[in-house]
Amino acid sequence: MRQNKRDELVRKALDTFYKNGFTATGMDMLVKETGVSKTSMYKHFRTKDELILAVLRLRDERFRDWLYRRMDDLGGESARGKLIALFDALGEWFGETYFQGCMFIKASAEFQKEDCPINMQSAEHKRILLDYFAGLCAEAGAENPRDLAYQLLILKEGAIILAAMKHTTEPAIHAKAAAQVLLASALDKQGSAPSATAAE
Amino acid sequence: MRQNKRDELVRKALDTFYKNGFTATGMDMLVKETGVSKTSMYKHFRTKDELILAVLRLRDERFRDWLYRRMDDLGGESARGKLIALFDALGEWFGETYFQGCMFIKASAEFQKEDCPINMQSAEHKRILLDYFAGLCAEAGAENPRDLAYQLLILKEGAIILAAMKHTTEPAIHAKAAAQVLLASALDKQGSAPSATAAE
DNA sequence: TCATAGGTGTACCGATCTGTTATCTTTTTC
DNA sequence: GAAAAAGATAACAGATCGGTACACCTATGA
Repeated sequence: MRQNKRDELVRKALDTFYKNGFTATGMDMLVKETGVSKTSMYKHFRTKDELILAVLRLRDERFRDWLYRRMDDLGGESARGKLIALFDALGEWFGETYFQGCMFIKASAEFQKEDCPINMQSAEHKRILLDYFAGLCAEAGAENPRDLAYQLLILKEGAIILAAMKHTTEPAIHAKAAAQVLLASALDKQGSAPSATAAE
Repeated sequence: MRQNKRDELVRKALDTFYKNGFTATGMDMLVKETGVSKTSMYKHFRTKDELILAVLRLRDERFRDWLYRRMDDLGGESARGKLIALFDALGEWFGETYFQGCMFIKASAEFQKEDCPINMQSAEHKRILLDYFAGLCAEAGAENPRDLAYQLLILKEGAIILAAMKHTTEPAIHAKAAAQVLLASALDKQGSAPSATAAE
């Protein structure tokens, strides 16, 4: 039981920050919601910002673990299938009862200064995703894997924004349709019109 | 000088909220930054939330005025050209010295509850844009104008997110390239039917 | 000239903010 | 079983939160 209290704090703080926002959540509220005393909090983290950074690290770990697994499970063997499955996974996420948008977008919206560590860590999360997508795009045979990956990342972020704002899963479907067109255009090099009726 | 003080307050509050965030900006800070006394503020707006709603109304008006004009100016006569010009306009916006992301995304991130008026007004802004894009898509001859418009809206939102997070104009270029592919697929019908909706 | 409406300045309310401190209790470790 | 580490409790500091109360100023129009 050495580091457990610290981890428990971070886990529970994640939920509260997610639900309530970062600025709007005070340390006293965290005491109530997590059951961890303020003394302990400030023993593990010198400031609220440091706690937020730890929360974001946990969220990054959890989210990418989940996303990569869902892309593998839903996408079959091919890299292209996995990239399409990204949007099926998003649809699942959007449909969750307590879906609350992307924590990194929210963090970046509240701490937007370029040199702010919280914003930098949020940007880093997106950069890691971009690299991952780019790897799959290369595996799928794209000529410019990073450009294609960037387009897919844009679709993902845009879908998340609209899903969180309108509380609907619809954006996942539209983003998926767009992704199919982009992938067909980038990968099916044969002059003919891209067919998006490919089953998967 | 009848309503000027009220409008002046809203104009200046817009800048402060934009720079500082909504929750993190206190009424006392607004007194300092706007030069309007707190008494006057609470004479015009009963609560801080009402002031925020007024700020969002002004922002919606300003942003759409600007965007529609830039799409017209940069896009030429055709509806398709205007839709492409959307992303050139975004590039200009991203390149502004004090670009700070989309105010509605930030508002929605801080006030995310579905029934919160601030979130509802942010969603409404996006809905109006969607309608506008759909009109242009129909004019351009799309078979399913709303689906195509939704895809373009997703590209726009995703590009804004990444531009604000990474402080670069690059997303505008990638989003534009993607939009060109989507428009070509939907409008240049030669052979197979364009993909619009992915049924599941 | 005078009432009125919009504006300012300032002090104040109770609550909450981040962060600290001192004291007491529990748990771990040797 | 005792030292040491970790945690709980609670009060506190100084600032700020959203919002109110009250006295005063100033321009307008009848």
